[in-house]
Amino acid sequence: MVTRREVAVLAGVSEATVSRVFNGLGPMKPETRDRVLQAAKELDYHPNAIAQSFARRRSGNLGVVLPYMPKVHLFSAYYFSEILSGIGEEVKEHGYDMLLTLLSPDEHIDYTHMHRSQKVDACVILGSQDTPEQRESLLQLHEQGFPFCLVNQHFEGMALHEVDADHVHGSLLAVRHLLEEGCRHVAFLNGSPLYSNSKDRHEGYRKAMQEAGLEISPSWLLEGNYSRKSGYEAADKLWELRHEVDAVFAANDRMAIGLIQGLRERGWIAGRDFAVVGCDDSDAAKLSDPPLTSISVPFYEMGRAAARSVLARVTGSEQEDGLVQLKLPTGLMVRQSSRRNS
Amino acid sequence: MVTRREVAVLAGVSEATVSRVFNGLGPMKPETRDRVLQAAKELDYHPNAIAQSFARRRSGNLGVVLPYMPKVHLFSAYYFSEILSGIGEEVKEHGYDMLLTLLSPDEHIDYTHMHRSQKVDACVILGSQDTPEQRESLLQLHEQGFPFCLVNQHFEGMALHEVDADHVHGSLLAVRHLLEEGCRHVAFLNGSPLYSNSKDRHEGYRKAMQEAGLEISPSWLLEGNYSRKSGYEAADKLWELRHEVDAVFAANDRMAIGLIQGLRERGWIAGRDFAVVGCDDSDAAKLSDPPLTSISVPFYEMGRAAARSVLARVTGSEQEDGLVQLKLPTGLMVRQSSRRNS
DNA sequence: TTGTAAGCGTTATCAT
DNA sequence: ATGATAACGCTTACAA
Repeated sequence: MVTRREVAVLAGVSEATVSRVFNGLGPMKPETRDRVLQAAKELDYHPNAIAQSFARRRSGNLGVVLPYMPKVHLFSAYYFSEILSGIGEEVKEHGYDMLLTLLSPDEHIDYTHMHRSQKVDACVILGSQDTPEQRESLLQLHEQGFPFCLVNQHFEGMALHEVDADHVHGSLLAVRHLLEEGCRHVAFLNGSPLYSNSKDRHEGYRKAMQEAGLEISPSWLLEGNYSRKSGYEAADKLWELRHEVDAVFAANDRMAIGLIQGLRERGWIAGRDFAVVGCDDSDAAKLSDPPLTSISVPFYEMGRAAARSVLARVTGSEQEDGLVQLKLPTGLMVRQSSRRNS
Repeated sequence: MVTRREVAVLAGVSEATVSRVFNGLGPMKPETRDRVLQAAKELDYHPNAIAQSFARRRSGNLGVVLPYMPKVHLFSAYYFSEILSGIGEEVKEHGYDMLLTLLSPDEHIDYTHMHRSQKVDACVILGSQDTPEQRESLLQLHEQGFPFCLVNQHFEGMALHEVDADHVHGSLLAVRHLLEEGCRHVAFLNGSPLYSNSKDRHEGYRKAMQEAGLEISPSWLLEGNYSRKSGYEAADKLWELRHEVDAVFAANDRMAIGLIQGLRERGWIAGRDFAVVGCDDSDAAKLSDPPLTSISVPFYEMGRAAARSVLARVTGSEQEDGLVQLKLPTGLMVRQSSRRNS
């Protein structure tokens, strides 16, 4: 590989000058600059990124931590795809690279390792859950002063940087919409409360029912694990409630679709016999039959915002704005599953 | 940050000894070893990965190149998610990290940059297309001796490392299955011929029809761009062929589903009035109505195999086995869309 | 405007 | 079994 030294020799300048040219630093004769560039071109020189990182004491990498997901292969969810794309777009603009870390099932979550090894300058954490173990890990990371940002997860009582979506409001919209469609008995298929967004949705659901002066029967509160299968299984329970329930709000599209499939097998058709709203407005919502009304969440923008905030702190490109706790707006995409014709 | 030096001082040994302990090199007194480990623990020392990379002249990173996809946010396809997961799993076992590169729309494809900058030791390239420009880029990469592996793409006439799936056979299975279901007039909704797998599927389709002694009408050959929308649009053309066609083989699930949706709007129901088989056996196939019969492709394993082959060359952990050109087996997942009851 | 030289934190090769 | 020491290719004061 061609090094700076060879370029310096060919251009008849010092190595430092070559560096200056490549970093656009200090004043310099255009002529020298050209000679260096010419020499570099001739030799096909490219600065060694690792050596640069080493000298700058900065890796130029943004870590992206992905949770372990059993069974389901890791990225299979729309959710992660969108967030990753957003992060990717943002890092590119900062001249950074994305270093992916897939968490293992067992390995006791040690967020601090990548920090310690200094292979990343900061990181964005996806899919974290609110467990004592993870709280502990994150607290450590934070105390060590390592810049990181959580996406789509909030830890109550901890002042961590995070980019979330307004799931409370989204759910409020969803349930209000169902009520406007004439439903009165709305069941709720939620996900694990280890995710703050599950709790947020629950709150939105409650609010909407409350403002309409409607009672919620405890039996209407179901829990799945965000998989299609869990939605399919929830159909059992919903079938038993068929005489007292006329709508379902599900915490993601996949569960909503599983539920629709399960109930269809019993002749109960979404968008006709009962209304359904899902969450995420993922691809699946458009593929489903009937097309699924869903809460849209700006995952792509969330990824971008998280990367931006964390890189700003690292590169000092923007002033420190203290704690970043964004909550991006959610919306409602109405399709046919939320109708009720019977 | 704690450096090796401080550990050496505290342990009362030389810096070299600290390195030896951490790299498990050479013979050494257990006692010295313990003293070093103890000191490291006390100081919470972790080797600086960048410095290691620099000294070893090896980044420890595997580059993963993702194509630019207009409109559709990058990872939104099942396809990439699976492959990425496979690569991720494999690199972890080699102590490597994944460095993601998202190609920009315009930037004239320069695969060689990441190589030149030496930020990755090798790479896996996803979603490449067979254009003169890309052939040129890849040829350059190859001539420079940079280790890389293509996934799910074959360049005829070029001896490049690649991990592909047996799309010809998969398509053969698909069409044979349709014929066994009693279909005789099978249309084919293919993707762009810039992807070798499109051409492979075409071949499998031809073979199957040929071995059954069936003619293929040129009007049955449709082309989409792998999006649901393009499948939906193809429904127009298929509708016109409704009296001469009784089945469709689509080159991916999303197009198949779009097609099914488009035809349903005209009252032509998949799995009843005509049969459909898709490709990829993605999540969408299970979400669709009716559930979609599809060709399964081991994307996860393909990612793994590609990463493995390329890392083997880098780390010398396995003997050089010359040109790696794998073709992993595909299968048929029968669901309800391929029935024909009318 | 350009050159000199001191790091950066390791690895790896010699000695001892 | 352990210690010196020369790389590694760059950034960045400081000097000139």
